[in-house]
Amino acid sequence: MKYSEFFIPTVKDAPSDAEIISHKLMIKAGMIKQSSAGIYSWLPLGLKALRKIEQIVREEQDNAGANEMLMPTIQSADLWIKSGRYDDYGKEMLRIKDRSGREMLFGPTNEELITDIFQSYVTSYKELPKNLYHIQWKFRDEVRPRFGVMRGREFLMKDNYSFDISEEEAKNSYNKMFKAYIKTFLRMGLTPISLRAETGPIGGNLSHEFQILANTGESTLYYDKELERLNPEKLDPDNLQSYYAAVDDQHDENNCSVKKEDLKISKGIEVGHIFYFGTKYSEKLNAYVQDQNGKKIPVHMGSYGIGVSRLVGALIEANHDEKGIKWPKSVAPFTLSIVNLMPDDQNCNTKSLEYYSYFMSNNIDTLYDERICSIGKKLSDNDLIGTPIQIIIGKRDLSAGVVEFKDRMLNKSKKIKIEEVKKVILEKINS
RNA sequence: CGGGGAGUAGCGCAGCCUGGUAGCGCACCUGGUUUGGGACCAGGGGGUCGAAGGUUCGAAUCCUUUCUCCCCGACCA
Repeated sequence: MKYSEFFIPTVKDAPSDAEIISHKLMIKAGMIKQSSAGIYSWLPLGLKALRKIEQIVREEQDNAGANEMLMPTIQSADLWIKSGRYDDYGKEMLRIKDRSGREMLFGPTNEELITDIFQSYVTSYKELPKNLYHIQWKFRDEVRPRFGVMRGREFLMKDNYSFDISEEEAKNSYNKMFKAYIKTFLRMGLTPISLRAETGPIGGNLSHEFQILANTGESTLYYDKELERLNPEKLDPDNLQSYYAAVDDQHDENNCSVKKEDLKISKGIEVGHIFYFGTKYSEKLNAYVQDQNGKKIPVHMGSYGIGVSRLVGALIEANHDEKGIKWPKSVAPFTLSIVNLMPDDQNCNTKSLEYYSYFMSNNIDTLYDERICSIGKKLSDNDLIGTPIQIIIGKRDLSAGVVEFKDRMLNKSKKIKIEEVKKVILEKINS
């Protein structure tokens, strides 16, 4: 993508409305525009980041055997009345009426709908287990939306639902998702900490929340330092769940199973939550299957959420500096920026274009900055939008036979010989 | 929902106390000079001051109502 053809409205001063760093940076980098409280438009750059994150979530769901589908944003109130949550959900639920006066709502979650879909097709234990997910916009009319996309009213969430014949089988599904979650967050370059959690309004008796470490996080976490050294190849959920981890108001110094020297304290942001809630919804919404004896039993269910749009903010909270965003490679809107400092100079142009077409043909998501503007603006824009790998091409360097290579994450630059650029960059990207 | 704050040019702000018909920086447009970290000079365009009502000869400024947004708290993906 050529920078001049791409819509990235970066701004110097973030609106005074923005308070936390990720919100400020998302506005400064031209990723989002607020539409009303807690509701945002995703501009091209923001959407690219959102899509990359979404794709990693999707791949790990698919790897774990979940099936993607898509349920509507607008639901009929009927099912919610049946489950008893239509009244319980309170003012957080956005209720609307269609033209014929039917009670509708903008879905805040999908337990009711998915259970209804499931029960209308599945009648035998032979068809279990099943695990279905979708990545869809939700709406919760929060009392107080804040922190940009971290706590919006409208937000993109991956939610999935597992259906099993027994509690034991359901725990198996639960652990599969547990593992998938850890892998998902590790792939994004984050450090996930899993904590046993209250089950809240969703109900049930087993639940974990997943926080990622970020200095600016809202919660304070106390956990065994082993949790920071996870090997995605040998993840054992049962083992992992045995490690100590607690948020500050649940942490009890006198009753903490981990040795003092192994206890770490860090700030975290919640990005995922999983629940096993047994037969709560299957009983109310008639999701029964016949077991081997022909007896009808309610299916055991679990639900699993990842805040996809929140992750965009959380990733920035975890990866930024005074210049802007520092995207991990796996989720960066652009993997590589080619910054042509002198678009008027023929040598700079020729060399930049050569690299640009080379990396594009190698399927590297490349931003070619060929704008006619001051050098400072180019360099600071590319740092702001956080492209992890940048090559900076100027007249002076070219005549010395080199270009500048910048690692945004480490904030380190070095000169590379012109003839080695392609190889070095490809190696860096694939490392 | 309790407490606090803010709406003036695209963005950041001043002006309001003490009424006299709106200003600064950035951005934008034109011309020129620049060119390895948000460049410089000159010229230029852009605002019914959130909305409604009231007081007044006269309201961004004073009064009333209302809408929106933000922050702290309680609550949550």
